[in-house]
Amino acid sequence: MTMDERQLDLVDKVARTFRENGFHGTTMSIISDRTDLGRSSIYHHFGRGKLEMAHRSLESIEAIIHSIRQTTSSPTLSPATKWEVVRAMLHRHYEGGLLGCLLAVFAMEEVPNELRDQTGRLFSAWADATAELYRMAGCLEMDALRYAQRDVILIQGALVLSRAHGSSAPFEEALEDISEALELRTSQT
Amino acid sequence: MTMDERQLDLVDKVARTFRENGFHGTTMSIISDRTDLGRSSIYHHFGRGKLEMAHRSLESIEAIIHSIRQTTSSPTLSPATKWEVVRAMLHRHYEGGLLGCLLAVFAMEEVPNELRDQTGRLFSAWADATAELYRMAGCLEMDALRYAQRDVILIQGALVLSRAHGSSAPFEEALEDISEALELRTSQT
DNA sequence: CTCGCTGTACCGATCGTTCGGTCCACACTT
DNA sequence: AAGTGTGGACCGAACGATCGGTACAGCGAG
Repeated sequence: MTMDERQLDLVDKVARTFRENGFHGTTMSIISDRTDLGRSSIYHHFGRGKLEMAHRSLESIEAIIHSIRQTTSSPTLSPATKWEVVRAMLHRHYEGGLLGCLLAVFAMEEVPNELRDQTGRLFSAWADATAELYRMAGCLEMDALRYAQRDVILIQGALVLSRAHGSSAPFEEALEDISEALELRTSQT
Repeated sequence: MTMDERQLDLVDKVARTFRENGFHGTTMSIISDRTDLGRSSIYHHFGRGKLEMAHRSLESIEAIIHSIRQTTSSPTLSPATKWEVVRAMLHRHYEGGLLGCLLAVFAMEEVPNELRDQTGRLFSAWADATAELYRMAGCLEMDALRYAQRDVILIQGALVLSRAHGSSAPFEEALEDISEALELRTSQT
């Protein structure tokens, strides 16, 4: 494993821990267990400690949003195909709805302002990347953003219920609902 | 203030603290500050400590769900009126979307199993209480439950985004969306 | 030998919790 | 009315454990 791969793997494990335990629920001991790193070794990889781990975790989410945008802004793919690609990404990222959302976790807890601001920006970026799909499908700018925000809300709400019930059903249904809504929204007359 | 009023006031303050800070983010020191009680005095009111505080907070949510059901199962009120009442209750409880949901907070974090189970049950009870509105409006049982679950999901997702952006807009819009959807769903032919 | 990385040992602070004890309103006795 | 007892409300101090974080010596690879 190269150095960069190691770094990515590390951030991935850290982000997963945050998503499962929340910010305050994530302790250095848990991180140490999950990464097979001594408690002090963690500080070699994340010099500023817990805050840097959270920051880097959010950056990995930023990367995902970026790849969503790349998909939605494709000039060749059809809206339906774009959504299928994005849907698959989301399904994989949230592991069928059984794994929580890092953004939601940080949004619901009281976290340092720097994290809170970054979380808000990423939510906006996510909605905007999704809106791009609707824009390119010919929707009005106003509608595109409204649809996208609705999609994000639906996904977040479904994730909460999936977590609460330990069942992937709400999340799966939400993805399906979005698929159906997409057909109506992008049906050109 | 009577003894019972004092207890209710105390639980209300505790529940609010959990909703703002999450389970692990809520410390006895914070509770002490919010309640103007010494750290040790807390144990006079909540003998089993943090876990009992969380439990009692969830019980206060159970009471709200109960009063939702009382509204939705009224034999005299119209569906639209019922929803206006429930909507006002929700708007008040979530303070325009700026205050998080206790159930969501406990669902997203890693909390003791006893809390997790209670949270899941309350989500089900909430959806079922809401479904009662659609049932009494003549919807099929299957549709009623689907509508209700969708409403809960929409509210939860909107709460996440409202918290993330520090704006009540997503929550207000979600409530309005539900109002509109209700008209379509309950329009008898 | 140097440098990237790791484990051991440790720090002060805070965690949730317990304990001994004070204050005071109220009831019962005399 | 005065004294005595009871119990609820509350507090400061302290507990063992764990928190996030640091210092440093050792180790293997280049």
